[in-house]
Amino acid sequence: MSIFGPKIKVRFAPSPTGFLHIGGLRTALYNYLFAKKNKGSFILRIEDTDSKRKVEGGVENIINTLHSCELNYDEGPILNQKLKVKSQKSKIKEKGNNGSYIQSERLPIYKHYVERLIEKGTAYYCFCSAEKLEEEKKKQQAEKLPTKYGGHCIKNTKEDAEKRIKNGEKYVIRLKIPENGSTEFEDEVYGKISIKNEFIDHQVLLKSDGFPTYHLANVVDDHLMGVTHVIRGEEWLPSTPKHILLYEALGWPLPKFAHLPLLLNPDKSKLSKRQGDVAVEDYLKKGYLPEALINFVALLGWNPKGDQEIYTLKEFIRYFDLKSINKSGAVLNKEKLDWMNGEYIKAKPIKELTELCVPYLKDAGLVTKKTDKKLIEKIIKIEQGRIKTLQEITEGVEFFFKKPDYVAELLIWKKSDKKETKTILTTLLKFLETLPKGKFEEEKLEKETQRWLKKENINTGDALWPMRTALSGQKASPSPFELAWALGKAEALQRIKDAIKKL
RNA sequence: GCCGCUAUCGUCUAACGGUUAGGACUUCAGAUUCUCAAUCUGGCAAUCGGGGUUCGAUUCCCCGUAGCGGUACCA
Repeated sequence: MSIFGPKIKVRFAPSPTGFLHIGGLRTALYNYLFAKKNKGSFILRIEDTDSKRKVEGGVENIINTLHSCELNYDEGPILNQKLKVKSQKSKIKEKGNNGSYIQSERLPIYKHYVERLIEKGTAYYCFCSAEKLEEEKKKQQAEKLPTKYGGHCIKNTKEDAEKRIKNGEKYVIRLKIPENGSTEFEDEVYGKISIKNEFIDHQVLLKSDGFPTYHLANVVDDHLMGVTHVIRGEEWLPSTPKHILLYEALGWPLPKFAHLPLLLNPDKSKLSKRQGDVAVEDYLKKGYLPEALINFVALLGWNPKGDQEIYTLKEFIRYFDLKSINKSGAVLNKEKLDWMNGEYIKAKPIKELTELCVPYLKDAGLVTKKTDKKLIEKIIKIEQGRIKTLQEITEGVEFFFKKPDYVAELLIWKKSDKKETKTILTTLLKFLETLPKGKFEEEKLEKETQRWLKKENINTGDALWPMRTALSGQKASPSPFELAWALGKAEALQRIKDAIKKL
């Protein structure tokens, strides 16, 4: 602790029950932004206290995806690339001084604190069966009462409980909740939240399999790891009073809480896998740029004010403010993401964009190692303003690599006819043949050709439509000059010759 | 059922209690043009309802309505 108070520390604490999804990305981002803004630190903690729901490779996916999006954390599990060991666990190392950042590896710690609560009398053993609890709940619902555990096992003496445990009876440990009064806190986003204690359930802290529940593990770790601000999804808002009671029972100071509005499906329900794509990895695979994804997700539920739409991560850090986060959920607007991704693609330097696109072209079988690098770069330059995702680079570029099949009708402009087209294309070919290779660059070529058309008194449409379709074989395509430039003089002239034969 | 949260164009959002309620995406029209895309110009489109408070409510308060979240030995 310094004279400026404790260092700001936040955490992103996902459970590895699948792949990192777009909502998790935003939570991670806001945590990251808040940490950077305040010169604090950002930690990653894996909350895998439900062994049933653990997904193989989930931890790696989270780490890799965060890394792809450049949301680097200061503490947390890291992948040990050098150790090529089969088991996931041994591939993961720690970065930071708090022991493991994976909760399943911290079990003794939770056990220690839950025992302390038992000693203090703020937690108790519970032996009630699932059936009994179910029955109780039904009864409460029928009577329009809040559903919660009735606290039957509170009256068990410690000695009695220990005897039953020795006899092998299954048990859980629950938190005692005060019967009266209410629990209140000031949320950084939602403001004052107050819940009457009579509505708070006696939360299970330790499950019968010896694992802690989220509530226990979360509170213990946040405290032990020095977390000052808990920034998490709004779905946690209703259980925050339980956490506060837990902090109090353990005699620990409270962190600040900031709950984030939910990300929603188009039907306004909580974002889920069932409705469209939510895995960040899938977006990345389709060719959404990490910067675009970050930009998009940052503006869902928060806004730096003003009319700007495109921001760098640095700008986001500069402008970020927990207090200006919205309170209502946000539906993902896919069209806007596409537009934004297109903007990022347009802003990319060609060399860089080419490198990003080549894997997609290879996957589609359009290019190989032997393909001319220059040709690929030219194609990328032409397509840059047209594609919304990297994946789209594979659409409608086949003709660059393969001679098109012509149909005579395609070659004729709407205001022209077959005979005229043939004549014009033939004279155009002669003209192009006379042009030196150096003039075969899109802008120069356009200038020269336009000048020639004027001189010959030929309508641009009469000449350029056939020229373009001869080069591409497509109704819709980039301009004839771009195409000729990309294909090169020899190939371009050959295609025009082939086209003339069809007329 | 119970508890909680929320409410501005279709969507994301802006608006010290005073604005012709602004911007972006989408969409439509026009310009440009050999086609597509891009670009430029313009248009359509919103304060959930009812009460207060106030000279004046999108903004503050209450009620209603709707939506969502929670209600697990899931997180």
